[in-house]
Amino acid sequence: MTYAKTAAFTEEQQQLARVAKALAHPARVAIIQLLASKQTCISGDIAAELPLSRTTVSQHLQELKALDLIRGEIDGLTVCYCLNTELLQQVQQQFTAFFIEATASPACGPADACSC
Amino acid sequence: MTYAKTAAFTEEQQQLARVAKALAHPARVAIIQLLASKQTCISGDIAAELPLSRTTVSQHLQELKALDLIRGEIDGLTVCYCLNTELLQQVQQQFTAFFIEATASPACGPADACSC
DNA sequence: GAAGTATGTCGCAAATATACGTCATATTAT
DNA sequence: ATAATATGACGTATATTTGCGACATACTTC
Repeated sequence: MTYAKTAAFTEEQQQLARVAKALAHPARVAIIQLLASKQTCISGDIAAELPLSRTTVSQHLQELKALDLIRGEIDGLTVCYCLNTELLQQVQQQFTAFFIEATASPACGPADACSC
Repeated sequence: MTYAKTAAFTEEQQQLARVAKALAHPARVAIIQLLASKQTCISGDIAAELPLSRTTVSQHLQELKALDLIRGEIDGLTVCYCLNTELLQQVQQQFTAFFIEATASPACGPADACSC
């Protein structure tokens, strides 16, 4: 029963953690940046620009697709991946809200003590 | 040599991924929110509010501390953890920049096809 | 239909993450 | 000093992630 206590947290916290996990690998960050720069991308091209095998890239793509952060349209022989900008905007707001909440706290100074 | 291809990516991408990984667990999200709500927190109190054992919470705290997202000051017998709001603000900007880049792309529509 | 091309799926090995009990350490109180 | 309390460190079992090769599938072309 190890490693499955996620259910005990807020759906909000879980959602944030889920998306964070999707961004928790440089390859996936790179993939999103790549899709953002070019409008049209096919899976093969993506693998060509990353220092990973095609199989591994495909796996990362599936992970992003599982969260619906990216979409893949089959276009004949190739697949056209693109960003789900709508969802990304929602996610952005979630992160923004979280960071605002976190940085609003008038906690510690630069490197010295707390006020406790 | 599995699982260490991170070096092949941009330092920027790695940094974003590192922070994302720190947020990739609901417990750590919860911890940050908890520290944001209360200015003063000690590790024991934190564990008391989470559905995890004290040991596990301590581990999560160490992970956040390793990234310097939180600070811990020893105050006699207890430890006072608090957020590193300065760093959090920097991180917030990194995420914001990333999301702006990602959402700026005029890619797909709601659920239909790409324009490729 | 056969051959070639583009992708996804499956299974495997190694590395990490998660969760927790137990012990070690440090501080306070008696 | 001794006992009690609060934490971190260590070890361990399990689950998950990562990376990749080999195979399967689907479409195009000839």
